[in-house]
Amino acid sequence: MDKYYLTTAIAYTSGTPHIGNSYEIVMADAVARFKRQQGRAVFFQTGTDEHGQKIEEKAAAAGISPKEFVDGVAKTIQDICDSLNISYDKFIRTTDDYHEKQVQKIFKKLYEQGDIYKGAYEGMYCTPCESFWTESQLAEGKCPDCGREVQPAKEEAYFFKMNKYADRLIEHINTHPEFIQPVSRKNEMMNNFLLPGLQDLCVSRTSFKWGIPVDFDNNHVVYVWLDALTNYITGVGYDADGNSSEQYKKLWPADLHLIGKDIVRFHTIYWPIFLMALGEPLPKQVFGHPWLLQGGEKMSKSRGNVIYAEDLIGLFGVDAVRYFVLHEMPYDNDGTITWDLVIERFNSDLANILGNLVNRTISMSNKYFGGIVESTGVIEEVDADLKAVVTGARDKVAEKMEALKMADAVGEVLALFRRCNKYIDETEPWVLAKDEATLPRLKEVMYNLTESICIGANLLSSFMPETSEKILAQLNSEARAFESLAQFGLYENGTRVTEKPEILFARKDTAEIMEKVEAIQAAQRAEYERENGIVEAEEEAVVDIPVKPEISYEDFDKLQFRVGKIIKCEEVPKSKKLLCSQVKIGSEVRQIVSGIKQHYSAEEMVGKKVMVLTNLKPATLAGVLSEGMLLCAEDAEGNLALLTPEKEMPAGAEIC
RNA sequence: GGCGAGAUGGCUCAACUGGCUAGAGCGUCCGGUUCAUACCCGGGAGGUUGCGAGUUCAAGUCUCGCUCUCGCUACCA
Repeated sequence: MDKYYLTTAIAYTSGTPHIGNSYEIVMADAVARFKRQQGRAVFFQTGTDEHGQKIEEKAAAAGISPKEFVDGVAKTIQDICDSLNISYDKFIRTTDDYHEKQVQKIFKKLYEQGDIYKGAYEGMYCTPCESFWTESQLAEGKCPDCGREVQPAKEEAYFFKMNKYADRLIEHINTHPEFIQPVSRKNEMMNNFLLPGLQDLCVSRTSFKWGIPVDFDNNHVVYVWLDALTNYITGVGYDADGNSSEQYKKLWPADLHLIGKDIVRFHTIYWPIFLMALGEPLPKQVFGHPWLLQGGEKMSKSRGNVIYAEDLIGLFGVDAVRYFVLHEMPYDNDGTITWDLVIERFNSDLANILGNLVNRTISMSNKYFGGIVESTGVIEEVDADLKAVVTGARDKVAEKMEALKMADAVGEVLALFRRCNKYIDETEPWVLAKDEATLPRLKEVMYNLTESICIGANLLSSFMPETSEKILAQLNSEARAFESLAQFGLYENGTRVTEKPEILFARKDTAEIMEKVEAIQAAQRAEYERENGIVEAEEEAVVDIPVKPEISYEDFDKLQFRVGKIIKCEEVPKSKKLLCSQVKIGSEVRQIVSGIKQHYSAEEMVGKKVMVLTNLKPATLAGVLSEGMLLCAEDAEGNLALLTPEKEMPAGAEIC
């Protein structure tokens, strides 16, 4: 049997993922189920990424060991998977012992063959991002990725020779257009990283302990990405010593890595290069899916607008949630999720078109024929189109699935059900029921409907497995082989359908749902406030940042701050963030460049008296000389406010 | 600033290598129907496909310029 190995990214266990993260696993599950239905020997792996400094710190804050911490989160994540009815074959955790062992072996192997070498890393380190930055890369002395504080750090470290494999990778990408999907992502990788030339990647850390130790050099732990990415091979039995399992030999290379667009870089540059170094073939395809955004905004707990899978499932049920994320997600642009949209989709597609169709059909069978469904062969012209649509659906769905166009695929199934509703209108069963002479025709109509719904339910099984089963159960039928889904008339003659059809999707009242949503959001904000130690009485927000090491008075005394008056200010050309100010300090005028264009216009800067660090070493920014630094306060959102003296003070006054 | 993607009726999105009066769904309006979860079916209105040129027998689709949005990336004293 033709194998199909697909994976999702493994979830980082630093917190509970929201529905935006859950999209990926639902999509992967739909693909896995569909391939299985098509007869492929599917292996579907997902899991959790459990190492790193961030987790070490979160655990410390919670007063438990890192392992205890990740055990808890991994459990939550696995529960979410299960509640979404995810049919994974393997749930790997990077703290699993076989994984850790292999990562050590892989590291050693790469070191021994010279791809990894020992060097030293010096620079500023951002803990949450686990990234080193050079001074010049910093954003106002902060991490350019997340904007948080960085600490100076120097470590002995191991580096991977990326460039050694760059040409081969470029060649591979160029000759395999399907490798990176969608194409816009491929362009980004080529233009921003590969073509300008890769830098050697630091693949070890000494600044924290919660990682897989480098076994021949105990001060070091393996870089999280090298640790995480290799899950795709260790999970199926890869062995760096050449004793890989039969399963590995059968499954690798993976057919599809399904990941978020934010980590395309790791999967299409670092990962292939690691594999090349190991002498293993590259995965066939990496698909960087877009995000699901809450009404165009990012989800955040403080706004109380995070939508969790759990809440959605509670309100609408698993399959409705699955349907929604699959239906609403476009191919390469970000999708939108709002409560209104979910309710609308639920009512119109699931309750009205699908649920009601099943319900009315079964009701009629019971009403007219005591639930017995029978083909009488009294065919009419209108039947042909129904049958054509129904039997043609399978291949249409398959085609869309092949291209990973989830929304279109699920749309094809819905189109089948729409066609059934139309068929009822065309044949008017209630009219046929009035005349004894047309009863055979009525039987045929009911049979056609039942059979159509059966095929539709079969095609639905990848997307909405529970609903698919429920429908088939109500029709007293069973799942069919994929091959026969393009064939009409396999519903067994004389079958009795259920007497009392259960409502599949009860219509939701918008006001009622929104009331519950309000409650959920209020609870979320309350939880956020509790977690962040915000007292209810305190209206004002506060900002907490990592505390820097204590300094001596002498250290402080080295700095000189003075009041400066901005007498002229203009935008720095070719720059998004920079303003260039002429600042009067005493009788001197200095030129200072600041990254505050997004917060202050050049005009409003003029005339302000501001706090200036005057003895900072001059530097050139975007080609413009800057002799000092304007001091600003920054809130959690990154908004800046210049510091000005609280009473009128002359330009040049010392701040001490 | 560099690179890339996108801009289509009120909303969410389609339209393969340029080819018939630019399509769906939702919403809206009108009509039909009653088996069913106030549901279903049909029909109408609604788009100079961001703006301006050009190539072509033919352009949403190709070329150039402009505006705006987004992504990646650089700069961020």
